[in-house]
Amino acid sequence: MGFISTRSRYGLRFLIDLAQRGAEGPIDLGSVAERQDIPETYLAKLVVPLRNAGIIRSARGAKGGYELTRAPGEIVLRDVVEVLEGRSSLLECTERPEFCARSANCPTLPIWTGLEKAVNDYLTSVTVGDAAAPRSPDYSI
Amino acid sequence: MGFISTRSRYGLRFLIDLAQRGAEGPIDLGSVAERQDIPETYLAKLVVPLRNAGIIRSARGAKGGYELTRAPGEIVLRDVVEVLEGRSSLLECTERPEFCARSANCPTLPIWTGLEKAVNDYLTSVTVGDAAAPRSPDYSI
DNA sequence: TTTAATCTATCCTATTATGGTCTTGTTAGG
DNA sequence: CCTAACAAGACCATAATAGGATAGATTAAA
Repeated sequence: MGFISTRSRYGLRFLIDLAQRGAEGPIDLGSVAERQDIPETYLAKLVVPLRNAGIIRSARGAKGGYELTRAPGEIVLRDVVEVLEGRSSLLECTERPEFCARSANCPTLPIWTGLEKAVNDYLTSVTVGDAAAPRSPDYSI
Repeated sequence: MGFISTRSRYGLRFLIDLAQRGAEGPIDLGSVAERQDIPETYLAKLVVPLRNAGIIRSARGAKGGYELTRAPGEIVLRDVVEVLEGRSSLLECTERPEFCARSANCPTLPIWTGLEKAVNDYLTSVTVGDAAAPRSPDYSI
């Protein structure tokens, strides 16, 4: 569906699962996939960029698995989305002016930039810890 | 790129073009396409849903073309995006709970709903008139 | 030191979205 | 009636998304 795809949706659920089992040591991918109802082979691929970005750490071998590298409250949603979607933006033109020849004098650019800012401000204001809380507060600001 | 695709970007530029030439009567598609550097055949398709939604009106035949049905300041960006993208949402799950079996008890749902709201609030706050203004104010709220 | 659990990497495939072309109408002025 | 314009549809190429399958590397633990 674009920008927020299953990558981000599955990825966040994965991180929440880890957050809720933080004390148990590494959590194996299969059990998360089962609990969260996500194809394990697909989840296995989402996990790679998250590890490369330092959001999770992996332990190989028997009794291995994944765990968060930081407290859930310190993992900002924006970083998660950026890592999983491979971009931080809804539009190419707001990120890379060269993308559009008209950018220097485009009346729509400030509009789209404002939209980006609204999205970014929101995503920066929410953490995995917020989502993992048993009783989620109301995020509809 | 998802959600805000060229459909919305071209569409907004099209509407701004009409807004800036409002007094001249119907504006033909070809001239807009040329000024805005948009493939005419492609623009021709964007124009259909805009007309069906009552945002613009068309006049057929010689001297025909398109014009806005309302004052630019009364055309809210959210409506334009919704019409052109065929959806009003970044995520399916926030719009249609049936989409996801977990929605009843999903810890991520309030988070994504909050994101939708942030986007919607912004898009509802901007009009075509704002974008068409010679000196665009700063929309980065 | 095996063995079994588990991550890692690569290749494959189906579906959908995106951006675009082309053709054949239909309508209204001049 | 001719021509400039819209109208509507079929058609197409490319890329992204979602997922599957398989083989291999690593390591804790029996």
